[in-house]
Formats: sequence, structure tokens, C-alpha cells
Amino acid sequence: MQNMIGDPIPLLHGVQSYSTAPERRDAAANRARILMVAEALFAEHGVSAVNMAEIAEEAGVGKGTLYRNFANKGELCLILMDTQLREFQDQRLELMRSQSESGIPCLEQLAEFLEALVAFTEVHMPLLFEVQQDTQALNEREIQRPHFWQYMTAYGLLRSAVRAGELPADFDSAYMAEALLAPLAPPTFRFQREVLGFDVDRIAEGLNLILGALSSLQRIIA
Amino acid sequence: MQNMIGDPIPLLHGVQSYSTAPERRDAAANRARILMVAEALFAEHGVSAVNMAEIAEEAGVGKGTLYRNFANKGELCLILMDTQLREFQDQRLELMRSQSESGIPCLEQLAEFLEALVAFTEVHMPLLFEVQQDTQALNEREIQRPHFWQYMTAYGLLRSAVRAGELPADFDSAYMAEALLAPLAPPTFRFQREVLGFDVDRIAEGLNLILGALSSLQRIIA
DNA sequence: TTGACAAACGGACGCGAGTCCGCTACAATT
DNA sequence: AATTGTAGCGGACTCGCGTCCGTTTGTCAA
Repeated sequence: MQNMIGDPIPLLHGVQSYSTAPERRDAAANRARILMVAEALFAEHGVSAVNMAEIAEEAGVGKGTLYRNFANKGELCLILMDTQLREFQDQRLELMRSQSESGIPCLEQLAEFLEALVAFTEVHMPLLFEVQQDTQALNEREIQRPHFWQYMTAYGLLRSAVRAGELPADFDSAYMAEALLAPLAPPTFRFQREVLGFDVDRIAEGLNLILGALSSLQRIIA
Repeated sequence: MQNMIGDPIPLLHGVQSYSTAPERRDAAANRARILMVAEALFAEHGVSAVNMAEIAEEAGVGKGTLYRNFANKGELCLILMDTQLREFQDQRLELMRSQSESGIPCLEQLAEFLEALVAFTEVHMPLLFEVQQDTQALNEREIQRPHFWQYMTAYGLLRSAVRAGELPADFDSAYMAEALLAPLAPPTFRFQREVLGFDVDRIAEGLNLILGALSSLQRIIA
């Protein structure tokens, strides 16, 4: 469940570049410049206030070039998060490995994972929000939406929990993984944060409580 | 889906019409015509394949007129569901009243509510999806998004459950109501249905299981 | 070097949402 | 019936996204 990412090549995402001819020098330079410009503009004006034409212009390329490198605004945002996304992933994987060795229950690991994910989502909301928009287009390319590994991680931990007897044998891990992550979907999360005014801790605690409730399920039956 | 058409004070939503001068005859006729045309076009081509210009043209009005009546596509869709939304609401309220009288536990009522809501969401997905899009614009007018009463209902039942001792006293009903409804947010629901292939019953059961787990929480403590 | 052929470029274009504002015509008033 | 103020109308326009396609240019082979 790790590393479904694309590892050989750094920008995992480098749309093509899988072994066919290396890309042209100027093309690479353009892509790098676009990313830097986008990051700067986003930082200055906010993600939603910057449009693709501005990015292209500021980077000194045409829109065609911009879209040649990034299928849409969402993909551009995703790639801007790439490093941090990978770091986060690696950290969690490492942590979970050591937690498993220490015999920490899977559900507890999942609780910590969700807590960390809440923090991550909070920090990267603006970019994540854009990414979420065009899920469809993203699926068509070979890019992994963040949701995918989140799902795989949660699903994996739930399945392990079932195997370990922390959850009933007929527990629907696949659905539950989705249900637990649903409140973290960017539009939903944003609504809770900005409209309802829930703070980050409250959300984390809420999710934690659901997990607690699920684990008590098994205790009841036993 | 009949008759959300013109009737006098039709749409709780009727953007203005709160006691000021009655609207002009031709305006009412236009609005009614727009709604009929939209319904027909949506039925024929699917909601997402029909654009606002087409609706205006087919209804024989300008885009200005269309937008005078409906702030955006989402609002138009919302009003098309109006009758059914109200019926659903009324049914559930009535049902809950009788359930309460029969002493059925609040959490059980909530479980049934969620099950019904899953069915409702499934049926109205295409319209709900559009509605969800422009939450912001909707909030600014005095229109109730479907989410609002869903939330109030769930929240109310959870609070009653706490009062009835079915849940711990420090239970965060407000957050939990949101968390339970999150999987029903149109984009999330649609993803689960169409991409992951979960069927409606599976989703309903999953939500039901979470509720079951939550109720067992209290049993543990007691 | 030079030639040639993709890859890469760039900006005009199409599309759909939603806005704006000058014009129209309803209905209230005399 | 004529007058008039205003709600209502219509469609050109703006905006942002994303596409298309004729042109340029890096790279590689001769």
C-alpha cells in the first residue's frame, strides 16, 4: 500500500518520461519555471484568486505549454504538494511500521493516522480543494489522488484490525474506510471549519470517538 | 415531480414575494415555463448535459430572465426538487413524532432517518450534485440547502439521545451529526456509488453500523 | 554543418457560467 | 384611455477553463 506512487522518477507525476526519450531541455526548464511561478502567485494572492492564464503569462509561456505540462489546475496543485505529500506518507508508513512492532493496536494506529491527516488537510486545504475539483480528469491520467493512499492506509489498518480481532470478522473495512475519511473531503472539511467553526482539535476528537465506538463494538460481542 | 410549477406562494424559496407587491403575471408565467422546460431537458439529456443558455432559449426567454428567477443552476435544481424535498421532510417529521410516542429510541430513529436519506440521495443525485456546487451563492440568499435540515434533524436526534441517556453526556452531537452526514455529501456519495461500486444497501448498512457502535459506547461506560 | 522530424510552443478559440444595462411593457393611477 | 414608474426582459459581454492547431526549435543522424 505504499509507494503506489511511481518511484523511479522524482516528480512521480512527470506525465510521460517513463523510459521513452528524455524530455527536451527547454521543456524541463519551462515546467520548473511554471511551478515556481505558480507557487509564488498562490502564496501571494491565494490559490483560488490566481488563474491559469496569469500563471502562464508570468512564467513567460503560452497557455498551451502550461496545459501540456499540467492537465488542469488541480493537477498543478497536486504536483506543488508532491514533496510534502510524499514526506507525510513516508513518515506515517515508518511510524506505523514501528508501532506495529511495538504491538500497538491497529485501531490506535488508525486513530493517530486520522489525527495527523486532519492536521495535514488543514494545512493544505487550499491546494487540496483545487485538486478535489477535477477528480475525474485526474483519474484518467496516472496520477494518484491523495485520497487514494489515504483510503488504502485506512483500509489496510481496518483489515489488520479485523485480522487481529480488534473488530468483528464481518466488519466492512472498505466502506468504513470511506466513511471515516468522508469528513476530510476538502469541501466537507472546509465547511466544518469555516462555516460551522469547528476547530481542528474538535474534528480530530470526533473522529477519534467514532473509532473508539467501533472498537467497543467488538468488546460487546466478545 | 409535478407542480413545483407556479402555485402562488410556491417555493418557500420564492426569492422575494414576502408580502411586497405581487409579481407580475408574465413574470410568473415565465418562471413556470422555465421550470417545466428545465425539468424536461434534464429528463431528456441529463442534468449536467444541459446548460443555462439552452434552458433560456427553449423557454423563450433571455438569460437575464432566467437568472432573475434563479441565482444559478444549483438553485434552479434545488427548486425543481422542492416538492419532493418537502414531502420527504414532512414524512420523516411525522414518522419521528410517532416513533417518539411509541418510545422508539432516538438512535434507532436516526438509523432509519439515515437509511431513508441514503435512498433519497440516491434518487436525486444528479440534482443534488448541482446544488452542492454553489453552496456559497445559495447561502447568501435565504434558501435552505438540503444539508441544513438534514443536519438539524440528525443533530436534534443525537441531542435527544444524549438526554435520554442513550449516549454519554459529553457526546459532541454537533460534530457527530456532521460526521455521519459527510458520506452523503453528493460528491462523496457519488464517488462511493460510481467509482467504488458500493451499492445503496451497503452504504446504509455501514452508516447503521457506526450508529450501532456509537450506542454501544454508552453501554460500555454504564 | 546541415537537414529533418518530432516535441514543444503559444495564443486564438470554444464553451458554459454568470453579469450588466438599456429597452419593453405591465398594471396602477388619473 | 393616457400616463408613468418600475418590475421585468433580453442578449451582448466578461471571465476562467481547457482545447486546437499552425509554427518554432531542440536534437539527432548524416
